[in-house]
Amino acid sequence: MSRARKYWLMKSEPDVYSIDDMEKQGTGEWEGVRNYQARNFMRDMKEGDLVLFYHSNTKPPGVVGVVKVVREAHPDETQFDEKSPYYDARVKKGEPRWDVVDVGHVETFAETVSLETMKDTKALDGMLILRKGNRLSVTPVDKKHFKAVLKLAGAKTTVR
DNA sequence: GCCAACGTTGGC
DNA sequence: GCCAACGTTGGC
Repeated sequence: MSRARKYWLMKSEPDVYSIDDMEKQGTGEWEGVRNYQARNFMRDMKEGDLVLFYHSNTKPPGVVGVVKVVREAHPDETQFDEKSPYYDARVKKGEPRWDVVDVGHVETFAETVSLETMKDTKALDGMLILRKGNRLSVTPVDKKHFKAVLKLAGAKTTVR
């Protein structure tokens, strides 16, 4: 028995990995999460969960599309790879500390739903990403907030 | 480039 | 276990 679908938001710097990269790649591992709280959220993700793809450290920052979870959490191999920017020297072989989920591209929005717009949207009051000083790269999103972002985007993706 | 927020590290 | 120092994130 699978649980009800959950909704999430994941941040990426477009210089590192953008929604366009995601679209070209189709599916891929969400590498490089090195924060326990974010990792634990990823461990709660199930196949079919929907994720808002957020561009950070860019102009303007905001949600640029939708991806979905296609494989649940499993070890992030980059933690063992000395050549990777995500290498973690503290981690012992056979004792992975960090996970990835695999995600698949669903939709790239015609236009970014900017952080500024989101802040100005009453329907998004209380959304975690809008909290001052929020730095978490993976956060849960209320279904009502998820739907409100889709509406702002004029998205093709629909959620019942 | 600045700096607020906040997670992590390590000495004690 | 406390907490100061330090590092990172990310908007502006």
